[in-house]
Amino acid sequence: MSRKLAYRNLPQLFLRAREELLRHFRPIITHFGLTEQQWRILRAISEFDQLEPREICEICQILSPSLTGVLSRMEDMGLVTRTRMPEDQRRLIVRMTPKADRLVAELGPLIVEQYRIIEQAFGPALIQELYEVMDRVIAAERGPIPQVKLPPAKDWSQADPPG
Amino acid sequence: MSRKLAYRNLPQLFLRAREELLRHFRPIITHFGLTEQQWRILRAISEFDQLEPREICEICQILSPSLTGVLSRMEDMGLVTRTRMPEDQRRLIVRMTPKADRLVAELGPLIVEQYRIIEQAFGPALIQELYEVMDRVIAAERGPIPQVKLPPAKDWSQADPPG
DNA sequence: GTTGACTATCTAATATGTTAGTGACTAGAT
DNA sequence: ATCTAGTCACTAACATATTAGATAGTCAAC
Repeated sequence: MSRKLAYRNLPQLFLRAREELLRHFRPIITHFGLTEQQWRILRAISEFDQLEPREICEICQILSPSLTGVLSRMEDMGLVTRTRMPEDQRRLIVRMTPKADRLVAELGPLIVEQYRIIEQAFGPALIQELYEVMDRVIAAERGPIPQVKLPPAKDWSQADPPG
Repeated sequence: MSRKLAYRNLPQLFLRAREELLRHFRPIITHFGLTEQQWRILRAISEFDQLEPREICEICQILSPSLTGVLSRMEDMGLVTRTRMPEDQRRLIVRMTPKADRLVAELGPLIVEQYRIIEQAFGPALIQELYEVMDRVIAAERGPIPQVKLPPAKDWSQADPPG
């Protein structure tokens, strides 16, 4: 018999809310042959003009190993260039190509317009309120959050031996 | 030259907020050898006692093709069983094994406790406010949201031919 | 000038996300 | 009985997520 857990699920709530919004943007992005992540990256670069991979990771919430592949594919598509920095050979500069500039010039306004439509549907007041709460959630300075003490490790991932 | 897009990014905000929270739960989940999705599924089943795959998809925000693999692995781990329904041979019933019950009995309370800690750190008032806004975002009944008109398709995914 | 701690990126292996399509099955209309 | 539309789970192919570790470069201390 499994007992119910008496708690709500905020991360899940965020996941659903995000999906509910993205649902209306995805058709635009895929129409141009981009993935969500590729658009996130183009948008970030177009805002900051040029970025290093670790900055893109931070801004776009993409882990470094994922980003490597995404950027590589975008380079193949002729959307970005990767240039190694002369003064620090470890680092890269990622820039958009003119072609990507044209893409953003076409795609961006559609996103803005769709955003406006959604805002009307949800009600501008709710959206405004949402921004305020979310900003406080993200930006609030708070001390390190303690972690619950974990019991000694036990391996649950192995199937019970038969018999 | 790329121009900045004058708009904020709500989906991104949700993504960050979710990550900010999940960061504190992930260690607990992985300590027991589970992935996030596996825990989401166990939690859902333990709440509803038994579920069909399409219900799990809905509740856990997992697409059907992903779920197939996840459930298959969980079956190998001895955490769930899949039984075909006699009256409708297309459908399945997914149940937790006793082993999974024991796992949830150990893991669940830790999640609850960690949640309490986080709530204290963020401030219960903020969390409360957040729930209210999020509920309104997700649950609000609103008509179909119109979709912006897309320009004729053009393939941006191919690299410019050299020369 | 070597060593050692650190950093940025990448590779490898596995799990999941996404889209399109398949095959078994059900139920309703003919 | 047959036909058809629709449903459910699955497969295939590719993109991304996640973890661990490898590689190469920087920099300060010695």
